[in-house]
Amino acid sequence: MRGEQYLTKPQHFARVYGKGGSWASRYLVLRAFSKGLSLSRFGFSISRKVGNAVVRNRLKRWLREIMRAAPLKAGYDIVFIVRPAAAPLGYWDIRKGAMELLSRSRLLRAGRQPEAVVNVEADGEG
RNA sequence: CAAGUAGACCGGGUGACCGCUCCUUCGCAGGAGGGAGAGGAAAGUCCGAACUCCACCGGGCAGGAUGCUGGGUAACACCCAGGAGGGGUGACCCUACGGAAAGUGCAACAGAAACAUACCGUCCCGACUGUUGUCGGGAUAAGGGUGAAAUGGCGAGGUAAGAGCUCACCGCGGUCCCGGUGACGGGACCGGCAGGGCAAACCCCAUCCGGAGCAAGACCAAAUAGAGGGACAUAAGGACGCCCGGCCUGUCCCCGGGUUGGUCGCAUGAUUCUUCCAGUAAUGGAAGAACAAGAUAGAUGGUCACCGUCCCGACUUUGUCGGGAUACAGAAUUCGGCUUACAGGUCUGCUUGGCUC
RNA sequence: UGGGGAUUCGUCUAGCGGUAGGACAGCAGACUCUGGAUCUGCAUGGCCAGGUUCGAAUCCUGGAUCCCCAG
Repeated sequence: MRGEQYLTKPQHFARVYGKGGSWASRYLVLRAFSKGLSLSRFGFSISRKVGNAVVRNRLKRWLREIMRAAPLKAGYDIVFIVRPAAAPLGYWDIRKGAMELLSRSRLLRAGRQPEAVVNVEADGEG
């Protein structure tokens, strides 16, 4: 994931929050907005209430890894907001929650079912 | 063996695949190969510095910091060694540890009194009374009681009763001598107790301190609109505040407009390791070797396999199998410290107690 | 990066070395046929750890949490 794939400016986040859709679970909130370009951009919003610097940085790395591996449709600005309840979870719980939100928002590419997402072992061995 | 005490250290390991950041080699380019990639606290931001800017220099006030002595250091509120006081059977530990015979203040309640004071008492004399006291005058600080604290302690002499009133020992103060760089220690003589606590109350004394901070600051590129308004030439400003002297300068405030890109600063440094020398030590010196993260919303992540440590359960023990756990915590200009957090573990010195030889 | 402030009962607050007070809320009683209102009484507290002092919410040191300001 390269630098141009990050959402950096506050205006970018404001546009996603203002115009995009919203899907939420107990641990994560997904905001997404189609801007019609070929490149997708990602942002991760993790409050200081979630935990200390180690916890927040780890969650951000996990989400970045999940986004790298996920079969996403192109051309979206996607923002993940982490809720404080997600702090004690492990990588696979976060991945399961994130993929569930992505499938609910229909951001995954056609031909892949949510069951395929849960079946992560096949992905790792390939 | 158990308990304790002081110090030093580790902070899971190996391999494979997919990713991230930087450096480097090759290539016109897409890209390919190679190398490096979090800590003992990176943390809190509590001190001290380096570095950079604020044209500049000096003096005073205010303010702040430190506070036994000697040493180390670029510097420090840090470190080492020592002294004194306190705690512990001991190894050892703790200490904001200058000044209360400069001044101002504070001490609730209790108590007679918390600065000069006699409540209960003790003793002497006189009067009245009549054998027990009352009243008046005086002496006294030994005893009681209050309190956190009561005007040196204890013993003997002494006395009407007492009292450093006198004496011995201890404490305190002073002078001299000796040892030590010094804090201080030891000894002799003298004084004869002269009120005590609090300075993390104000304060006094000694020493030190200009301010801001890498978003410091320098450069490149791009973009835009300064004939804007106000204050002041006996002025204003000169980077916390006030005053003074020199020196410098068209200076300050308000309103409006542009940029939110890149490069440097920025990784060779009070650096790290080894050996030797000086020093009780902190530390310093010399020689040799090494180069060891550098992001910019912020790189160190994911998966798999095997092993290590600890805990739990099952099986008949050595052991095997299954499950779980593996801390605190993430570099952001850089160093020296301090403080705080930390699963589990290793090593060394010493002390006390028990057992055995 | 630099600076400032706060923490006292369940909640909001006062007290600047000497028994921690008030309001609302809570509980009990009185009043009432019952409830409300009113009256009386009760219980409940110093963010944490050390230190100075005879004595600390107050003074000092270290830490924790929260809030605010400037660039």
